[in-house]
Amino acid sequence: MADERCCGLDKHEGLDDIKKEMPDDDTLFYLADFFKVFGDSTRIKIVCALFNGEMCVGSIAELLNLTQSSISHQLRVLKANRLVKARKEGKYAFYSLDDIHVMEIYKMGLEHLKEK
Amino acid sequence: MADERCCGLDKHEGLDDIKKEMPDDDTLFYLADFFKVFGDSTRIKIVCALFNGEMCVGSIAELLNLTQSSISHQLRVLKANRLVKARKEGKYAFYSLDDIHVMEIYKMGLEHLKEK
DNA sequence: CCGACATATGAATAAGTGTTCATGTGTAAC
DNA sequence: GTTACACATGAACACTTATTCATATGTCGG
Repeated sequence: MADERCCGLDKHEGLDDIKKEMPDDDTLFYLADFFKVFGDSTRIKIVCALFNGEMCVGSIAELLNLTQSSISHQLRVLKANRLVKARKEGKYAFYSLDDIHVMEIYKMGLEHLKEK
Repeated sequence: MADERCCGLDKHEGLDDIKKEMPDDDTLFYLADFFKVFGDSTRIKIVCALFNGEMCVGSIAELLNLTQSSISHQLRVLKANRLVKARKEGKYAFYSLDDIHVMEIYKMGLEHLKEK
């Protein structure tokens, strides 16, 4: 497990200082959970599709060529993490993006991919 | 599977148009893979720790109170996705962040969490 | 050369996750 | 009421993944 001191030469003496500047464990845990939502191609596709505005479940399924059940399950995850919001209209459920950051994060991810 | 038409009323007639504007499947697949890297608390912690500058493996392990093996495995993933880069100095390996987007994406994730 | 140290890596195990299938809930049309 | 439709949901299964343990590689000091 963690050594008492590494790299000799006091090179990393200030570990405690660094630790103090870091967010607490819970925050980083939730942050990882938040990014995990982006880490699935089906969910990313849904997010991408909703860039054009709200859409109902069936349309998303048709657009992405996936089953309604699969889309519904993933929309649940997206909603739980407040990436999308739902609006009910009769028997339809229209979903749309719920956060500005979502688009920004998405775009930055794409930029990262392009740079190479 | 996907119905021929949903939501009646031509409400989502332009599915093909939406599809044309979306990145191709491969891109979205890689994008999801990229975000998946952020979706682990150990890796997020490593990224967070490296905000203060380069660090060797042992120090990271000590800082995060995790095993050297675990850190090394995750650094491999981070490096493969070009989130960090490595610099060898004798028997030490110093890692540092490799992309500006990484910090931006990280910060936006935190902002999203705060807004609630 | 040899032992101590820093790091990398392969195999194995346990935990987490996405899709499918079947079914439940609720709404609209007849 | 009954049928058809849109969506939600639970269970099961296959698949992925993170950690641990053991070990390999490589460097430095003596």
